[in-house]
Amino acid sequence: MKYDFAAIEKKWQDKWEELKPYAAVTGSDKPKFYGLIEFPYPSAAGLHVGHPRPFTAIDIVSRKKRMEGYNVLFPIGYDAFGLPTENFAIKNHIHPSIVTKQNVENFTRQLKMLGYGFDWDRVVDTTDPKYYKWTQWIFLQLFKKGLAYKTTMPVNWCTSCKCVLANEEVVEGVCERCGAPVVRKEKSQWMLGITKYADRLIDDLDDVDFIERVKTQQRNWIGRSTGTEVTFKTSTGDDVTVYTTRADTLYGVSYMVISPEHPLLNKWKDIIGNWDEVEAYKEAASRKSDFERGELNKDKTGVRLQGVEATNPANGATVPMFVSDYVLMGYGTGIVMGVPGHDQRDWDFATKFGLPIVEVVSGGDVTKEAFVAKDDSAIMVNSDFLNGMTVAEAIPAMKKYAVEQGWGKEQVNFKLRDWVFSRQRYWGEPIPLVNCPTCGWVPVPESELPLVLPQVESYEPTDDGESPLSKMTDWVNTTCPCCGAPAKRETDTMPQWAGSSWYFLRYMDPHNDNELVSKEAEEYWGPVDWYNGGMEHTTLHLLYSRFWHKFLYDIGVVHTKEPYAKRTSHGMILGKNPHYVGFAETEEEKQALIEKYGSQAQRPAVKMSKSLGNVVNPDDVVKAYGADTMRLYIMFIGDFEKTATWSDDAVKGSKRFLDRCWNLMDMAQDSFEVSKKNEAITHKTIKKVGDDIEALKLNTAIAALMTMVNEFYSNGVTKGDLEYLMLLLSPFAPHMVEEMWELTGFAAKNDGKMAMQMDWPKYDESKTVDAEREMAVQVNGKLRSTIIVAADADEQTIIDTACADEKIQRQLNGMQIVKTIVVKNKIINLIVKPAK
RNA sequence: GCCGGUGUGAUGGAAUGGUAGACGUGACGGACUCAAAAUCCGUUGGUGGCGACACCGUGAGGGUUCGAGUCCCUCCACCGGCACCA
Repeated sequence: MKYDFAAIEKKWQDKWEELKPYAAVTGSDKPKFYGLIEFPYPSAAGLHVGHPRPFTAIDIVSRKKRMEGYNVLFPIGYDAFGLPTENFAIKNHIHPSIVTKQNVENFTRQLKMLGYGFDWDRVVDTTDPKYYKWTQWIFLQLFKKGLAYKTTMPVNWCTSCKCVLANEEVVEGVCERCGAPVVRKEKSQWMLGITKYADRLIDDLDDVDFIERVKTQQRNWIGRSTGTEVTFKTSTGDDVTVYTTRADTLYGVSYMVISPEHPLLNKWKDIIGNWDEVEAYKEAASRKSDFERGELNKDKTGVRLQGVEATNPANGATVPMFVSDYVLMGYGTGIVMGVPGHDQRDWDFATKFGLPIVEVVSGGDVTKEAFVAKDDSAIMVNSDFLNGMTVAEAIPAMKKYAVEQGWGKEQVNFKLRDWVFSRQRYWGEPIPLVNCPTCGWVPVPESELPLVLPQVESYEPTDDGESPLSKMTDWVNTTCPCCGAPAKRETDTMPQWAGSSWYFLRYMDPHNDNELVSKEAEEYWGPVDWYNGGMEHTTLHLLYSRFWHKFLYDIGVVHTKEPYAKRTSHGMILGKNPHYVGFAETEEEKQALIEKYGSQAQRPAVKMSKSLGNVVNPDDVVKAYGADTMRLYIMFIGDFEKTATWSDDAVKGSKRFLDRCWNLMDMAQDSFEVSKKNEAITHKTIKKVGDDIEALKLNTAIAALMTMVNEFYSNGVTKGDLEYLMLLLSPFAPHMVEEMWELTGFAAKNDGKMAMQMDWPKYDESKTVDAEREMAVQVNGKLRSTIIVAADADEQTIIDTACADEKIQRQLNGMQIVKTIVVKNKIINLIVKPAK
């Protein structure tokens, strides 16, 4: 009988649609398991082959959990607001909501095609007013607690399109679309106070099971550092405070620098002797794009403030003050102390402006470059009472002294900035606030949520950088919910990150019109037990959603501090690079490729893209080989965490394996007993596959199943042996297994239960070991022979057997054994030296 | 520059400090076939040897160990992220 995957997959998908074996039951007595994948952005291009990698992996985990008796929640939804849809809509003159609807339908078809065990009754869509009602509700709670505030801040402004760009749209300092330079422009923006949660976002990482890479990246992104704030007196009458992590270098300060945006500069307008020059510098700095200011311009520039001097509180020395754009207004206090001896940036600046360079930590040559000690055991010099101390001792000593003297205090700083939450775009959740001339910003009453995104004729960005909604005067003009006077709605919308910051909560109770999630559902399902997603979301989505969840915890909506108990990450799927030099036949071709594509030509694999023609469409794969093959291959492709390259050839291997499984039915003896010959491999495989699924090592789990099948081919097989193969394979290739389960009579035998409804098989540790073991025998660490010994042989028997081996005899000739090392079931090492 | 990761046959990739290359592609040989495909059975790291075997081999160089792909040190290359964060 032939394995007709197309018919079989259709048959079982229809059956699942009808029977709903994947429905999650809130409040069941079974232990719960909540497996989560990052919900996709429904693009016009459809599912990419990258999507099935995490989806299949967590599907497999979820299926195994179900068989182990868990009540499983494995949901799916769509993160459908966002720029690509909006741009597609503008270009093709179709309303974004229609584009979204079409894309969601296509994604749904593709996901069902792949046989995922999603609970399709719990689908969420961030663009559904019933959903974003609660996104808006959360925003209002943030607003009420003072965590959402409006402030003027610099945004990316395209000088040619005359519009605000998201950071993602700025590529190397120029506009992604038109290539014109992008500059900073001051605009009023809604912000969320994520920095208030910075400490908790770092500290609570200790309590969750995230892969270490993710934790490190989050910690680095938040960037907590503990240092000292030191206050200097200045000749202007104002004191200035600097932040430093190197209080030990205070005796090495030879100048001060203030950021061009610092408000004190304007205050000092009349004091600064060369104000014209300073003002021109400020002006120039504001005109610079981020790119010029950061990437290109590592050259230090600046202007000395005539008539402004600061006094070093540590030694009373008077030092000049400069304005320079290498000091950022957004970090620390916007003013730094210049220690050119021990900070390379300060050294560059001091060298350029001819400022003194004082050595206060010994070990380098500060006339050549700044000495930044790798460890903190270097010794202090030229530093009064710190002399002779190590850096490690000097930092706290100086800090303590500064605090005692009243001009210093300990200070913790973060790199993390507050979250810029508004977008001047159409396709997002409207921000539910009204601006009243008398009452200020007033929330739309919760009873009026959702504040529905109005239908507009034109959703193109405006010339003045205002949201497209601002042109909808009917919608914009409203009355103040507070005093009833005429007022205007906020016309900015929320960023795409809003809807995705809490979607996992909605899955728990997706049809609830009265609450975001019911207490009962949240307490039953929360937290997410296992969340898998891409590394690219580690610093944005993951951090934002942890922040929102902590806020919801604080206001009593959820019962756990952290949303996700466990986080894993998958690698990207790349395509073959058609321009790779390795594919060139001749030397000339190679040279031509390198000339044309540069370093791109050196990479065998690159991201899939239409222009390279290396995109693989899951539809085509499923059509040619079936969904089970697709699922199996994408798991077998390699280490789940690493990037992998798609290979059309290798897909065949997975198909061949499924064929081999299928064909076993023809050769199976008609007995429901496990054959003695296959007992060891069966127990070994149950163990290996189970362990590997838990560790997400699905490639080796599949390899183990292949080994099992290979043994079945050489040992012969019974239906009883097949039962275990089917159960183990069921999470990977659910369609084919159900068909086999039925054909081999196991369905009938088990009251019509499907394989996926059976218990996950258990193994007997004692049966996973063969009666006899092969052991390697080394002489002086070099492999010389292998021996066969009984699994329960004692050490002496093993040594005797090894020494009796013919090849070992030859090695031992004329030698005496001085030491033996025996590692049970693995290896024996005989250490010998020439006999006297 | 900083942080994180990777480097293993022709190739994708396996290896709790314990027989390097599991499993899969590809290639080669055989069976079946008029033939091909499919399928099944073998072989497949390199060098030398008819052979038994011997030597070499996990980016480079050192080290620790009875034993290192794995641990430590110093480099090199590539990938990802951040980048004047005081």
